Amino acid sequence: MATILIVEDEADIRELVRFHLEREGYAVLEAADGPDGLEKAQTHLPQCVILDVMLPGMDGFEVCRRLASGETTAQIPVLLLTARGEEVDRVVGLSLGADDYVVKPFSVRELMLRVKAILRRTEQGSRAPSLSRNGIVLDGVAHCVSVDGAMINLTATEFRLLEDLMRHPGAVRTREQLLNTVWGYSFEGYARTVDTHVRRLRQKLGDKADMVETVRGVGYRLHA
Amino acid sequence: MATILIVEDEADIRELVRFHLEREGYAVLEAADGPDGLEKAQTHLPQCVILDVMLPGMDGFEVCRRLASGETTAQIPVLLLTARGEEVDRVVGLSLGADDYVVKPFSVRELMLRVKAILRRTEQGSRAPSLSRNGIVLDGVAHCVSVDGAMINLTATEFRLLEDLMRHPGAVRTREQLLNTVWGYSFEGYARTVDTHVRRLRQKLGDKADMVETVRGVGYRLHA
DNA sequence: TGGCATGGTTACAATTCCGTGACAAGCAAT
DNA sequence: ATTGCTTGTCACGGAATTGTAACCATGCCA
Repeated sequence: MATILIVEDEADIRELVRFHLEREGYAVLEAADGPDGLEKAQTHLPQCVILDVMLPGMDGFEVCRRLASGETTAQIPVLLLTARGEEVDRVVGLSLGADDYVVKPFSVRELMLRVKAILRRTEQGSRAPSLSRNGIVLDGVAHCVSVDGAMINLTATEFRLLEDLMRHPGAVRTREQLLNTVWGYSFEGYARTVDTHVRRLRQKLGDKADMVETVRGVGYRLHA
Repeated sequence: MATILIVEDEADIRELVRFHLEREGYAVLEAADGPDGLEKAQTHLPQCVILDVMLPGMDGFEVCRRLASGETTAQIPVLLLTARGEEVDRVVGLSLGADDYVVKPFSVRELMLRVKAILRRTEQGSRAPSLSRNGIVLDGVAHCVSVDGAMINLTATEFRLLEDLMRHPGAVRTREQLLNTVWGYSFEGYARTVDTHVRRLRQKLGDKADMVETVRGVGYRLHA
């Protein structure tokens, strides 16, 4: 998943934020001062930088400015952490290309939501909104599926299952893989649950049912 | 290019907005209080006014009202800046003649997009940023909603909820997304609060209630 | 042909999810 | 103080969804 760099001199805040970011599934890098943060950003190219304004060595604005002027780092979104009363600073920082800011003391929950929002914004271009294969069209935005132009009504699980298969057209997906992506890693259940859902999916696909092929002894596959 | 007047008492926010506007190539005028803003608007007739609600001297609502009633200034589009809280409700509740509003703290990127959208509209002569879909018309200027021509009376929350759905026609909005945009990032509450408001909205939509579709296990969607 | 493994089919109970009504707190106007 | 409106929360109940198990069907091997 996405990598996030947090540049903050106070170790306990770093810890706190890291804990919550990792719980959300992000990979986390830490830096305790400006130069270190800048260097880690340049070498690791994280998807987002959480940047404190008050930093030893080089302050947040300077880091921000250098990130914005660097060829490879210019696209990295920055979320600034500012103390209340540093409003002037916040402006300067924002003028330098930061995407958002949170005022300290902040709510961790809110910080997480903003990070997610930033990541959603930036990955929007790369994400294919609709998948289609041989008359089956899956629209991820509208969350609906049509077969030869006719809408069919899938449940949430069936939708995710079909989505996974269509993201890997022609490739075999083992039951294990499907359980991990469709049901999530925390699911501890019977592998043959997949079979039941494949059956329900096939039923709803009507005469396109055989697009979902069985690979005996391995798993399932969307016909290429 | 276009001239834009920003009326805002906090110097740092003025700075921030000016920086970005100028980077986009606009000419920028500044005013720090209501009377000054009104006067600069009347003498310079800018193409757009960005107007803070909380102002010394004369509040943004009053400025807005006077701009709308002035012969020469009535055509100038206004974008309101408001703090989250009761003010948003007042903006939504009142018919002020504002063209759009942005809630503080705002994303600079979003503000720029809205300014551009307003200027694009006025260039083309088309004014009302009213959203309409299958007989439901949401008028962003008057902050009112009609169903098949008949006005209905929505509360502020219901209005913002419908606004979010109509800005993404056909797209599923998860409860989390709706909470973030309609209630704000700092809202820490029960996700099913959304359900209740959807229900109230549907009630008021009358026979157009099924325009707001439930996508079971995912969220809600405006019928495309 | 039989034995085994694998997947298809069906049924069902448990669970999840959503619509609904009720309610109390907060707030504005009176 | 009272009234009315808005808003967030909760509990209940019906309906859809889901995981599991049992039972069949089929393919593969000797």
